Amino acid sequence: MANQLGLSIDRSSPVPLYHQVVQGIEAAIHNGVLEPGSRLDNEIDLAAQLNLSRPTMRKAMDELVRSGLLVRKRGVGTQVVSSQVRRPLELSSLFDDLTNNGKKPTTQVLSFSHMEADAATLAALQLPAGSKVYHFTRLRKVGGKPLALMENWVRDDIATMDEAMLAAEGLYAILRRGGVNFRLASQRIGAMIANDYQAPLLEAEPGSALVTMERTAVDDTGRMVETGHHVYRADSYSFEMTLVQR
Amino acid sequence: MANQLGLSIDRSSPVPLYHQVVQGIEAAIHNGVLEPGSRLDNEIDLAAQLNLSRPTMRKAMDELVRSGLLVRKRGVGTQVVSSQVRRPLELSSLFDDLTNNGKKPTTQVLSFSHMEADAATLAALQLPAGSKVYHFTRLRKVGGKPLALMENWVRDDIATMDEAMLAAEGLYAILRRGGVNFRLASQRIGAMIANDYQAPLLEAEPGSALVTMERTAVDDTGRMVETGHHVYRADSYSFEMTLVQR
DNA sequence: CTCGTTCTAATGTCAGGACATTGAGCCGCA
DNA sequence: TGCGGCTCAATGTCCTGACATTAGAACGAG
Repeated sequence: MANQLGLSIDRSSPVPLYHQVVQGIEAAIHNGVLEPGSRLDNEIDLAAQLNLSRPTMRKAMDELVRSGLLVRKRGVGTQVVSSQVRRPLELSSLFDDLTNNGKKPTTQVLSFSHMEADAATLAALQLPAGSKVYHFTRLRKVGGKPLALMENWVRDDIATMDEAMLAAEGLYAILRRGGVNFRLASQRIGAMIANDYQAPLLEAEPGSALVTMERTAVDDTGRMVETGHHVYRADSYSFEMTLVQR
Repeated sequence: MANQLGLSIDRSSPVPLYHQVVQGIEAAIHNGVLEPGSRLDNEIDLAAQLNLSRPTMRKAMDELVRSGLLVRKRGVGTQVVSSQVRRPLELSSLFDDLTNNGKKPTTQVLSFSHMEADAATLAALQLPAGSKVYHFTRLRKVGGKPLALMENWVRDDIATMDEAMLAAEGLYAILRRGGVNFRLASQRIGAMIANDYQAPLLEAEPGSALVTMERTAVDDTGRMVETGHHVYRADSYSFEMTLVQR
């Protein structure tokens, strides 16, 4: 591996070559092998160094440019962008985010029912009249401190669930195990004042600030899978994201 | 143009072929020629119909998949996703968003100075000690109603600006005219309670909810260009976005 | 009639080449 | 000395071809 990046490619791996390159360059950037602002060798040379074709190398670099780690300039070259880049907001659940950060969230199921959907839910999930959905509210705590109050509606023809499952793991984990491949979600983030119902549950003063989030998630077959209204304590939670110009 | 999409491509146009295809399919989806959930012809046929090679066709479809308009399933085919998809949160300014929606925002510059940056600003913009920045606060109204209170710090070695310019147009428009090509921005969205300074300016009650946003924007050379703290009236503004699973 | 196997069609990956376009620096000419 | 044109190197676009992998349908045997 006599190359600039100090990485080698395993052609027997089931991981696609271009993806190995993506991971390799990401690692090189985070390890400091590639410093922010430094120029990479040109595509042709890099491909030759790794015994890859230029399209493969280019596809890898495309992904990195899209994710904002690299910047290409025609006629000039490719540079590492000034780092400090966090990962873009991903399609995941709060539960996953917390466990990935080493936290140990607990979930308390406040209500749970399997019922016929009302008109608003039918519209949000684009379901035919008379469809049944799961409807539940959960309170999530971290370190014993309340963080989020979540109300969700989930179509019932994908996975079965009950209170015990929701108390033990995240909603998205349950759905994924039921075979759902999430593709996209539209969400809206805003703010509100804690009302008399929310405040005691979140152990906050009535009148304190809450972050609100409404989300509807779509799977790879185009089905609307779940929709929910969440509120978070503003002093404990905020949404961080990285926007990339296309 | 004997093809499924009812589009034809212009090989003499300076617009890349794959991009013409992207625009064509987007138009077909929005016009209803391609209905949500319908299957597209396979890549090979589509390419043949348009007299394109498969990689070119594929590159176009890649973009549409990334933006969430199409869904590919290996061994099966490609489908139009269930629409209802808004555009993902883009890297733009509030001013642009409002004017694009037909609104006529007005800006009132509350303070403006060109001064040496404090420690926090130096860190946020990664500037050397002693650098000077523009610092200003603006109040933005729509239809005479206050919407946002914005405080920004901008490095001064890119574009020159003054109060009059800021009152007349958006910050990003000024910077773009100065040659800045924005690449990415990291931002954090949260909530807070209006304090005694903010409430009268926004014509809101002290104690009402505000949406907060902190953003730092980076240009294509990796420079941190601007950073800002914004607050919005929660009853008038929220952040809408579409997340795409990678 | 049911279940497992095979087959097929579609996307996923990869190679190698050709030419266009752009930016920047070099060089010569006025 | 200044300025314009030229050259070169890099990315941008597009092509042809090949094989791998997968999901689903068709088919066969029990």
